[in-house]
Amino acid sequence: MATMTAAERRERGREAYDAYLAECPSRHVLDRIGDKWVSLLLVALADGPRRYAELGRAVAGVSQKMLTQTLRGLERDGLVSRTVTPSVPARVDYALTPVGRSLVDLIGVIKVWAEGNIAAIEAARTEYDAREQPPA
Amino acid sequence: MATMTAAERRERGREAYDAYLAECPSRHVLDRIGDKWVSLLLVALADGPRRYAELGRAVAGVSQKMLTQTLRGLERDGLVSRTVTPSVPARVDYALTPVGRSLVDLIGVIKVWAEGNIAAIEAARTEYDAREQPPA
DNA sequence: CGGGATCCATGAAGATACTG
DNA sequence: CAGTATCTTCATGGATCCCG
Repeated sequence: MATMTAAERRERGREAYDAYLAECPSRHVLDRIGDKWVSLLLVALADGPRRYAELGRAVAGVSQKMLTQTLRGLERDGLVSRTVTPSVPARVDYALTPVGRSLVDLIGVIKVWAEGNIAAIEAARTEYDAREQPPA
Repeated sequence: MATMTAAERRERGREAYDAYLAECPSRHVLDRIGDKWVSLLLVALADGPRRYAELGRAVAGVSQKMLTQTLRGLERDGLVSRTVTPSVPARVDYALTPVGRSLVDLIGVIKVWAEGNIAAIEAARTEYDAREQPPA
């Protein structure tokens, strides 16, 4: 059993950790905005309500599946609202909710930080790569 | 060829998109902080320098591979510094760089937003789930 | 102690086809 | 128009073994 101790300990740690993470608000938010399409969709909605197909074109490159899936997730979290107008060709509009709009603001803050520090980051990256792999 | 148009258009869009994303500073930052271990490691380092094994224990649940990999990425981006002390049992200390510290601050901002809005989000989520799946 | 290298399972993203 | 359902592919994380 002694040889299992290390693995066991890690698993114990992971369990406790998962539980901890599950109730960590930051985690949820981080997971959301870390999603490739969430931020893009959110800023696409920043200008105003958009229809399903409009979002598909605005984000260009997203598959129907991911578009729907992401939208559903955002709707579930109360970040966007979904309004169905049962006309002949059904019409569905998506819009930011107040909370969603405030999240867009937060993304704006992140964007500002990113633009202010990207130069330093890329410089560090270039230097790092140059140091580790001098010749061919 | 007419039947390929849709797929082609999407692929064209995706190519242009990837190029666009590649030079979008926000994307890099979002990808970084979206990483499960990055934020955890960063806050673990907020209190001061830590050794490799200390970080492993502090974050509890991370595998050696991810710990090393994440640390390397952060080092490459100039967010953490790596100091090797070639004593008998080698000693390696990791610490936040100024840029890294400022990123921790940004994470702090995100945390504040998260804690301020998690209630609304969870409420929306509960309501959504209740609406879509009333009985069993 | 602090990793590097390798193999493998899993889950997410994408393409495709079909429906109300 | 606005999805849903299914299949396949592929990247990511994790476990393990080994080395300086």
